[in-house]
Amino acid sequence: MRLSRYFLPTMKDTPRDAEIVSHRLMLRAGMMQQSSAGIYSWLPLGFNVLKRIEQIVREEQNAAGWNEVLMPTIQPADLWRESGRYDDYGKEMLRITDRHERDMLYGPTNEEQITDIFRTHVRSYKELPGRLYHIQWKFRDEVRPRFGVMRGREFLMKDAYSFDVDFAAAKRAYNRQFVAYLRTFDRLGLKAIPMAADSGPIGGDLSHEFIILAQTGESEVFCHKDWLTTDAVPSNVDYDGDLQPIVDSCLARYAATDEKHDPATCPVDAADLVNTRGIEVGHIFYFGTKYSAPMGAKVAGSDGKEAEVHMGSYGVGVSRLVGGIIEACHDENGIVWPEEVAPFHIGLVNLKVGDTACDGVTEDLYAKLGNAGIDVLMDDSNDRPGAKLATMDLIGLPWQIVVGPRGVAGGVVEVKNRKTGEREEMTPEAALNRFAG
RNA sequence: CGGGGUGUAGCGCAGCCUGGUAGCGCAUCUGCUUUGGGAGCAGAGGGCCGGCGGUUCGAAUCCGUCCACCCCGACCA
Repeated sequence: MRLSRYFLPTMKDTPRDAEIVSHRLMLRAGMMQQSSAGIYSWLPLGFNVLKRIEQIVREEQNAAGWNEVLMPTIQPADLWRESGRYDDYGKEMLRITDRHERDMLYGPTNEEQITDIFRTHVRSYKELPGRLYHIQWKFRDEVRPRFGVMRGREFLMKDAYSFDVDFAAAKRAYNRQFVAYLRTFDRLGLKAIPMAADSGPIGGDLSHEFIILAQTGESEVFCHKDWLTTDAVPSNVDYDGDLQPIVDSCLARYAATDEKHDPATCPVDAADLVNTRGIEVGHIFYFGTKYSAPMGAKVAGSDGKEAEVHMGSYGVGVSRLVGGIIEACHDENGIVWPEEVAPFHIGLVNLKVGDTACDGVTEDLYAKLGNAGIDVLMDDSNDRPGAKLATMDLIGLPWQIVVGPRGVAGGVVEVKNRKTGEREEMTPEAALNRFAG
């Protein structure tokens, strides 16, 4: 992509209303624009990142054995009356009346909708387990939206659901998602720690929040220091095998949010305990027959008797992750994207557009990197060198290739790693081989 | 929902107390010079000062009211 043809409205000044770093950087980097409180338009750079995150989440859900569907944003109130939540949900639910005076709502979540789909089509235990997910915009009319996309009213969420014949089978579904989440967040370049969460009226221990560590996070967390150095993520997972040992080994290491943490009963020595901050990016839980019972989602068992299915739901805040990743990955100059979610892999900077030698080297590299299938953003604008380099640092592409008259005269370009700041001079051919070799 | 704060050019801000026809920086446009970490000079364009009402000869400024947005707290399957 040529910068001259890319809509990238960056800002030098920080918009006054943006308080936390991810919000500031998203606005300054031209990723999004606020529409109203907690509601944003996604501009090309931000939308690019959002789609990449979504795709990684999707790939890992598919790998774990879930089928993707797409449910509507607008739902009929009657479904929610069945589950009893229409009256319980309160003002957080945006209620709408259509032209025929029918009560509708903008979905804050989809348990009712998915249960309706399941009960319509599934009759026998032989058709279980049921595993469906979608990635769709949600709306929750938060009392106080804040922190940009971190706590928006409209947000993109992956919500997966499982339907099983009994608790043991439901727990296997839960474990699949648990492991899928470890892998998903790892691919996103994040250290996500599962922490026991309030499981509500159902009870039991099958509810975990996945929290990424970031100094600017919303909640205070405590964990064993081993979490900082250990890579808990399994590779080559056999999702059909027994996942319990993976889950158990993960949970053997202490981690808790401040609500759950009690210094009096904490099993970790103070010297081994890390107190830091985190952002909730995923939440999984088992809730049994909470929806299948009132909504009549039953299947016939092997004994011929009908039984209500055991359900679980598993959420990932996709749009929140954009902000969460920035909170975890930035420095004083701007964003530092992890490679897997970076909107472009390389920023190719022509420091002196119009200079025949610089133009030649830059265009040649751009064409060859593009042919190699690498996403490159080429700065072919007439800005000053300082402005170009500052913009590249701001938008945080993992690599920069800087082509300037000084280097080109000596037959070299500069390759810079955004994260480490290391710069290396090499011939254009060597640079090409570095990335496309 | 309680408490606090802010609305003036695309962005960041001053002006308001003490009323007199709107200003600065950046950005934008034109020209020239410049080109390795957010350039310089010269010129130009862009605002019914959040809305409505009131006081006044006259309101960005004073009064009332509404709206929007931000921050703290409570809340957040």
